[in-house]
Amino acid sequence: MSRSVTIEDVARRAGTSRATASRVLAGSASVSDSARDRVTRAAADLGYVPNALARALASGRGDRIVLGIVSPQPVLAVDLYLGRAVTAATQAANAAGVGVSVRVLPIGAPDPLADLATDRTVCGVILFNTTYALLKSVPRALTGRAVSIGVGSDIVPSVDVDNGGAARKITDYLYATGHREIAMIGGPEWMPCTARARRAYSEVMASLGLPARIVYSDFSATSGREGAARLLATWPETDAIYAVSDTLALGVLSLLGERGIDVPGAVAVVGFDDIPYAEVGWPPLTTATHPVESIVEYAVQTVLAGRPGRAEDRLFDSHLVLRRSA
Amino acid sequence: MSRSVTIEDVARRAGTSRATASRVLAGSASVSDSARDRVTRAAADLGYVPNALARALASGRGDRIVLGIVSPQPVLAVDLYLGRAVTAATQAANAAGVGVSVRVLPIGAPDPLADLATDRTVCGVILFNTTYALLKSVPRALTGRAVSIGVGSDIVPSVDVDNGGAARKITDYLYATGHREIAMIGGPEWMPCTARARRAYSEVMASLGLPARIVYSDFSATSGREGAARLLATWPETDAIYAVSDTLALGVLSLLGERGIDVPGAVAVVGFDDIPYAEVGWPPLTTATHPVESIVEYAVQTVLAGRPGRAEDRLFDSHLVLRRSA
DNA sequence: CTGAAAGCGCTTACAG
DNA sequence: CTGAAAGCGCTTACAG
Repeated sequence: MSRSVTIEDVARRAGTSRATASRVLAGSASVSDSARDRVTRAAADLGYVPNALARALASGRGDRIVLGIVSPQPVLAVDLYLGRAVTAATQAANAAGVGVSVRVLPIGAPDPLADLATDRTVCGVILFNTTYALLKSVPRALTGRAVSIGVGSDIVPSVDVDNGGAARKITDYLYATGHREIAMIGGPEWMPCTARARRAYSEVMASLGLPARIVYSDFSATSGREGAARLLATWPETDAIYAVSDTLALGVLSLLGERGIDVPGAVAVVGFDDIPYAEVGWPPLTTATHPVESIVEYAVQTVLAGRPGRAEDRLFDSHLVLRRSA
Repeated sequence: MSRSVTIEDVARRAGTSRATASRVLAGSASVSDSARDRVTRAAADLGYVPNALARALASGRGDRIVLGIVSPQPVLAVDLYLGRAVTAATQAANAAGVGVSVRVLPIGAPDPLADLATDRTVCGVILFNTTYALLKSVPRALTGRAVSIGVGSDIVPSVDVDNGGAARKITDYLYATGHREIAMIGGPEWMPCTARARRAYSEVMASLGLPARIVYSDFSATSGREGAARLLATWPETDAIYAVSDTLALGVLSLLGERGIDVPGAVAVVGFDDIPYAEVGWPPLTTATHPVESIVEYAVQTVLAGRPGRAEDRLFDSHLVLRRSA
C-alpha cells in the first residue's frame, strides 16, 4: 500500500515550509503570490489530498456534524422525510469534507446534548423535529454552530419550510373549490413545528367563520388511516381532509379507498411534502412542496460557517401542487 | 468552554502511564487486573470520552466508511430503499464510533475508487447497486474492508437479500393462485443484482412451461407506470404483474387504478421490499420483505472487523407478505 | 510574508 | 505487564 502524499511532500516540492504550505492549502492568512503558486502547483502535481482527520484534530474544529433527531423510535423507517433529510445532510456535509453522526433522541431524554459543549470532534449540531425541552439542552458554547430544522430558540436559529404559509394556501384552496367541512390531521402534538400549520389552518377557518376540526396523529400512514376514521366518525359531514404530511394523506386515501368513498367527489384530500409516492397514489395526491434538500443544505452551511452569534431565522417557500385528490 | 477530559487526565488519576491507559481503554494487549481496574474507574469518574479523531489518526485506521452508490443522479430521492440503507449504515457506523461518507457514482465513471487505496481516513467501503465495472475499481488493498450490497467479486464479498429466492416464491405463489400470464417489471438492466430476480423468475416460468415476459425499468414509481403500460400493450392477456420493487409496483397500481382495471381480480400485483407505503396503498400491496437494516448492519460489522482476506458471501432471507393486491 | 516549534489526543513499536 | 518516546498529518501562535 503506497504511502499517501502529505503536506510535507508538497512543502518540500514547493520549496517552502510546512507552515506556508498549510496556509495556502487551507486558504488562510496571507502568503506571497510566488509561494501560493509553487504550493498550488506542487499539490496538483502530487495529487495531494488533505487528511481531514489530521486537519480536524490540529485545528480543533471537529470533523462531523451531529444530527439530533427527536423521535419515537421507529420514525426513520416510517416516514420518507427524515431519511431524505439525513441523506441530504450527509451529502452536504461530505461535500464540505465533514461527516455526520446521527443521534436519535427519545422524547424527554435528560440533557442529551450536554456533552457537545466539550466534544472537540464535532463542528456543530442540526436538530430535527425538536421540542422546546431539547432546545434548552443546547449548550451556549454551540451558539452559531447549532441550527434547528423546526422551531428555534434564543440561541438556535430556525431554518424550515414555511408550513404555516402552506397550511394557509391549502385551506384557502379547499375553500375556493367549494368545501366547507374542512378537517385536519395535524401530526404529533408534541412537535412544535407542526403547531404552525395547525394554527394557520385554524386562523383561516376562523376568518371564514368555519369551525376548525383537528385530530392528532404520529407520522405514519397507518396513523393517517386512523385519523381519517376518527374524523369521519366525529364529523360525518367532512368534505375535505388536509393532512400535514403526504404519508398521513396516503393513509387517508387508503381508508377512503377501502370504504369506497369517492375522492375528491365526496371527500377531497390534500397532503404536504410532495414525496414521490404522492404522484402515483390513486388518485394522485394534491399536496404542497417541501424543499428538504435546500433547507438542509442551508443549515449545513450555516453550521459550518460558524459565525459568532445566532444566525437569523429562515423560512423556505412551499407551493401547491394540484393533482387529482383535491 | 471547559476543556474536555483526555486520556492524559485518566492516566494521571489512575496513576499509570498514558500507554497503559490507552491499552485498557482501547481494549488491546494485556494489562494487569489492577491497572485495568484503576483506569476503568478513573475513566468513569472523569466521564472520559475518547476523541475519535485522535484515535483514528494515531492508529491509522480511519474514521469513516465510504458508501459508494452507483446511481443515475436522482435515485436517492426516488426510491425509499437507498435512503433507508444510507440511514441504516449511518446509524450502524456511528454506533461503532465511525462516520460515513456518501459517494454517488455515475454509471461508467473511470476508476472512481482508486484514491481509497491510500486514503488513511477511511476504514473501508460499502458498495450499493454496484456494477461489475465498479467492482473492478476496488483497490486490492481494501480486501477485507470492502463489501457489496449486491453482486460481489473475487475481492469483494456480496451481502444481500436473497432476491432470487423471493422471485421464486412470488412466481410460485402467483401460479398457485391460478395465474398463467405472469409478467415482470425487472428493474434496471445495468444493475446486476436485479438479474438474480429476473433469472429466478424465468427459470420458474420455464419449468412451468410458461413464457417469461420481462420489461425493464428504472427505480421510480413513474417507471413502474410506464412498465405496466408497455406490458399491457404487448401482452393484453397479462393477469399478474410482479415488479422487483414496491415503488415500481405502486406505479403499476396507479396505472391500473387510472384505467379502472380491477386488482387483483383482473390483474394481480406483487412488489418487493415491503416498504411502509405498501401497506396502505390501495389495494394494499402483496410483497416480500427486505431486511435492509440487518443487511447493512452486517456489512458495517464486516468492514469494521477488517479481517484479512475476503469474507464469505451472505444472503438474507425474504418472505412473502400477503395482502390484497395478489 | 515566512519558518521553527509546539501541540491536537491518541496508539504502538521498542525496551525492559 | 509497563513506560518513555516517537509518530499520525496537520494548524497556529510566536518571532522575525
